[in-house]
Amino acid sequence: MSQQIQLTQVAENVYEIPEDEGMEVPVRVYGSAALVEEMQTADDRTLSQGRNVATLPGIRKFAVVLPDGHQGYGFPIGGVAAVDTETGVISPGGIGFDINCGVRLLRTPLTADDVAGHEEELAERLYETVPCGLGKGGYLETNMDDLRGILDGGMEWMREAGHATEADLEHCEENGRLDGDPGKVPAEALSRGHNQVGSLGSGNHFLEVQRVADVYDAETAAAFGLAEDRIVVMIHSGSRGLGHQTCTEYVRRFERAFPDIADSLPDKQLIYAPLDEQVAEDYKQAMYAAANFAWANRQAMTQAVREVFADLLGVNTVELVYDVCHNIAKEERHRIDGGEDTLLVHRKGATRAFPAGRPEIPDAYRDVGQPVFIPGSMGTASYVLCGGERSLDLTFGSTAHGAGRLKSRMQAKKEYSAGELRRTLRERGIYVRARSGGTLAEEAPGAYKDVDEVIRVSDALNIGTKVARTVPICNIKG
DNA sequence: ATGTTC
Repeated sequence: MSQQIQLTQVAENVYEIPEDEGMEVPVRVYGSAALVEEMQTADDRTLSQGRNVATLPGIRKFAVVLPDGHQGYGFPIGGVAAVDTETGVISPGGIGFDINCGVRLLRTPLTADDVAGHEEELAERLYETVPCGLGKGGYLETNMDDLRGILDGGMEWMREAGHATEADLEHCEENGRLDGDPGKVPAEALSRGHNQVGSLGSGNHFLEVQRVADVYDAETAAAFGLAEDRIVVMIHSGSRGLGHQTCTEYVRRFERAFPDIADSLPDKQLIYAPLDEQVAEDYKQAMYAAANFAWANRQAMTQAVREVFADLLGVNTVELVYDVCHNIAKEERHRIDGGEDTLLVHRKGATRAFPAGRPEIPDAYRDVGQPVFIPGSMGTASYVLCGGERSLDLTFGSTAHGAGRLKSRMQAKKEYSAGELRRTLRERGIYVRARSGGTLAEEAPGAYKDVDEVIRVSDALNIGTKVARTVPICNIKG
C-alpha cells in the first residue's frame, strides 16, 4: 500500500528526500544506515509523513526527520518543521497531543552507595507519592483559580505559591513560562486538568532514579553539576488530559474553519491554520497555556521527589539541572541563506539543542551549551547531551528526544509479558513499579530502537554531543 | 500521548 520513498544519501548519517512536485522544500533525514532502514520498512509511514510535512505552506529550508523518527499523528515523532511567521501555518500534528511533553533531570548529592539497599523502598515511596497512570489526582491540590494561575504563570505561579525556587525557574527552558492565554484553553480541557497537577500519566512517561554510569565530557558534566556515580532523578511527563483535550479541540476547530484546506491535504492529520488567522493565534495562546501547565506538572512532581528524598534519605538538596520541552512550537531567530529570520519552529518529539552562545540558554549554561536529556526505553540507559555547534545549521537547533518507537503499542503488548520483563529487570537490580502490566509490555525495550545508536548519530553530527550516560536504579510508571 | 473507543 504505502509507496516507497526514495532517499538520497548526501553525507555520513545525512539523507534527503529531494523536493518534487507539491513539496515546498526537501526533507532531511538524519540517521545511520540501520536507523534509516527501519524507517523504510513496509507500511512504515515515517518518511511519507516527512514528505507531507514538506508540503506545508511557508515551511523553510527543509523538513527534518531526526534519528529517532517514527510515525505519529500526521507528522513524524522526531521531527522539526520551521515555518515563516508571515506566510506559514501552525499545525497541531507538528506539536503533538501531549503539549510540552518534556524531560527534567534532578541531581542529588548522593552516590550509588548511599541508596544501596533502599532501591525497593524508594520505588514504593515514589509510587505512593506521585499519582501515576490514567485518570484523576495529582500531588498538588488545585482549584479552578489555581489552575488559571498555572496556565497563565507556569513555573512563576509555582514559585509564588511556594512550590518552586528561583533556581528552579532559572534552570528551565523559557524559565518555565510562555506567554499564553488561559481563556483560549477549552472548558473541557480545564475540567480534565484541574486535578492532575503533579501526576505522571501513562505510556512512556516515567519517573526514574538513575546513577550516572559514564561521563564522556567531564568539563560539561561539571557545568551541569554531574559526575560519575552520582544519583539523579529523571522525570518524563507532559500536560496530561488538559493538553490532549486542547489539541483535540483545536484540530476540530481547524477542520471546521478550513474545509478547503482539509480537503486538499495529502493526509487529513496534517490539518493546519494559516498564521494570519485568528484561530491560529487562539491555538498558539492555548498551546502556550497548556505548556505552562506541563511545567507546573513536572515541578509538582519535583516537589514530591524532594519530599520522598528528605523523608527517606535525609537529603534536602535535590536540585533541578534543567527541564526540556520536546512537543512544542516556538518563535526563534534562525539564519537561512545568509539572512536572519523569525520562524515558528515546530518540534514534535524533538528536543531543542542550542549550542553555546544562544541568548535563550540560561546564564549558568550559556557558555557551554544547552543541556539535553534523552531517555532510553525502560531498563536501558538514558543520556545527557549538550547542544552541538552544528545543530543550528542541520536541525534548526534540535536533536532527538528518545529511543524512538519501533513496534506499535498493540504489537508490543502481544509480544512481551509484563511478568517476565519485571523479573528480567529485577535480576539486573532495577525495580519497576507500574500501575498496569499492559503499560510494561507496551514499553518493553524490544519495542524501541537502540538508544545508543540514536545518540551516536546525534554526537557524530554534532547536533547534540555526549556528556553522560545514566542507568536506572528504580522506575515508576503508569 | 489520552477519563486508551465520538
